[in-house]
Amino acid sequence: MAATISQATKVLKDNNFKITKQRRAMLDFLIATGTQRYVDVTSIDNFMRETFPKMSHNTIYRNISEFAELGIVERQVNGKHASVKFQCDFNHEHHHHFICNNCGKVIELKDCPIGPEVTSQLKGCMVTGHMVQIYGLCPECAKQLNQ
Amino acid sequence: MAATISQATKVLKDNNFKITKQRRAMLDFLIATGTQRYVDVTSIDNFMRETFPKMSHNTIYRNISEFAELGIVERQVNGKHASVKFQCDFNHEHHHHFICNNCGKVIELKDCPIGPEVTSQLKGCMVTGHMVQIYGLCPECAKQLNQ
DNA sequence: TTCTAAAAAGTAGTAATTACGATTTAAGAA
DNA sequence: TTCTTAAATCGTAATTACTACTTTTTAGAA
Repeated sequence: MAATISQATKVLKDNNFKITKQRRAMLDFLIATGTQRYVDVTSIDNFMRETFPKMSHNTIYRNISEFAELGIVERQVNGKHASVKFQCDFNHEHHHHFICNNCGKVIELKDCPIGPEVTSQLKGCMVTGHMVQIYGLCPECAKQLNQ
Repeated sequence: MAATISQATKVLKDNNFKITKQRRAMLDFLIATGTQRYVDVTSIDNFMRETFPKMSHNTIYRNISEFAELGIVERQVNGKHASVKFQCDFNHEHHHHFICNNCGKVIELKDCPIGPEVTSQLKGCMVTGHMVQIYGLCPECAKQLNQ
């Protein structure tokens, strides 16, 4: 826990961003709630404005965007709700997620299923990236909802 | 072309939806522009209101939703823009897409890369679905941008 | 041609997000 | 520690995408 917040503030400092109390509170919130699941942006907005009633939306959304640019959080759009998740690793290792439809928990996939056997179908195309997500129920929710 | 519009209107009729001139115009637009690429919802809204200046947003968005429910169009959220694409096939066969980052062209993948060898990584999870998208440059754009 | 349920128009409202000038503050230098 | 200044935040308002609701129109059946 201490490691992750110092890791995140280091990224900010290294890129000449200032460590404000608002940013620190946002990181605390994201680490507490968003290391293992996606948190939607509006609930970050709500939380921050409870903590700092005078905080403007602008600041919150700007910080989220900056965190995303720096790789501190990962963005996602699910249906029509934008959400972010604190980065599990700051190395930006290529990986994909399983996402629980019930509780939002995220599990990383070990292997990436997109290899040459897939991209070779695309004759003449220049493949630059891909996205994979698997949905379902995590073990806890599966157990709970099936009994 | 004629086949696709009659196919779409048949779906509407079979489900007791009326063929209004607004819906027909929307289908025309979608077939003209959206059979091979995703078109964002706001540009459908803009187009429709140029064609029918009195048309209300409500009607446009409702029709898009109904078309999506009926499988006439396929929805997607890309970054922060909602978009739809006229269905290539009305059989709802499971498939994924390659999407060109330059022109937006869509190419269907023949094979789905998500099989048991992937989902078996997720011990205890109940897998209910997945999404796969591959990004890059289509053959035309790749050629054009590399010379 | 008439009838009626469904669709569209018209008007307004809401939620999420962004814009921008004024003010405050973090953090390095003196 | 105080000063300085660029960066960040505040405060207010605007914008964008989308939805609600009531009235009017219309497609399609009888």
